[in-house]
Amino acid sequence: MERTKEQPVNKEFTEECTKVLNAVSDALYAVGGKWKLMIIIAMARGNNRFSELQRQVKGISARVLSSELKELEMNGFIIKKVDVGYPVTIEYQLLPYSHTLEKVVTAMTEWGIQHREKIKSERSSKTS
Amino acid sequence: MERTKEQPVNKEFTEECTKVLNAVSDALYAVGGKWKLMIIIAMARGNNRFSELQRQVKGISARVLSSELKELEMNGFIIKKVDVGYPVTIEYQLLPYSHTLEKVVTAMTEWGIQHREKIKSERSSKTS
DNA sequence: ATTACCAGTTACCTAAAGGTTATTAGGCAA
DNA sequence: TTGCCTAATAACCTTTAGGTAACTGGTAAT
Repeated sequence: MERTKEQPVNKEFTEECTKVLNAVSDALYAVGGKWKLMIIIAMARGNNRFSELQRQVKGISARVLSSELKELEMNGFIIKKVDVGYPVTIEYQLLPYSHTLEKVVTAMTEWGIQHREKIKSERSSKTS
Repeated sequence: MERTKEQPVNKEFTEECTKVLNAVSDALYAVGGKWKLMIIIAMARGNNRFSELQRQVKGISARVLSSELKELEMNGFIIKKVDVGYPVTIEYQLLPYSHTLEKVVTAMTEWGIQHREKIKSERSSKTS
């Protein structure tokens, strides 16, 4: 008897799929991980000092915050401004490139809120 | 001499910030990581079999694909359909809930494409 | 003098993610 | 009969992300 064939996915679909997959993969590479987006979100809302960020971004440690800020700087999302006045103050500022992430942040925020609602209503309707 | 004060970020801003941060954090928890979104993207384009997914989602191993599919099933993004005909075929299908991720996927795709362009043009204009 | 704030750095450690290879079991094709 | 396909699973190992805690060196407040 003949084997059922996988109906082959057509070529254009496969190519479009690969394109989307590569793009998302690139995005995850640049701003994936637990903290990068969160730091950018906090900075967009006026948290520009190291200690402010540590307070606002719950759960992040100094070590991780420090290394994430360095990466974000290297990748052109933020700059570090050292004001050599008295006393020395250090501020991180978003560069315009960070704002290109706005749609991503909005979409994830909306989805996250909606998702939490869903989880909550599932839990409350459970009979266990 | 007096210390320069951090200008305190106002309360509403801080609260809105926390809300966004929590939402994004929830979203990252559910569909963060290297593979979950990618699998959903590939499935949305007609890749419903294990081996199709392995081919389409470049770089994923059988072990990881298998465990990600299980998690996606547990979290209500997909279902596993076992067709006990001859031969047995196994298909994964997206559940409607997966489609709520559409905006997130679109936003990330657009950003990823744009980001790759940026990186490319930066590399080509480098004098090193 | 002691304590605390700021902006980190360093060393060490754990947990999670992910990779590699081998194996399973049913059936097919050469 | 040997080998391949599908859809995995198991054992094992490596890598990376992230956490913990201690410390620095300057300033400022009590």
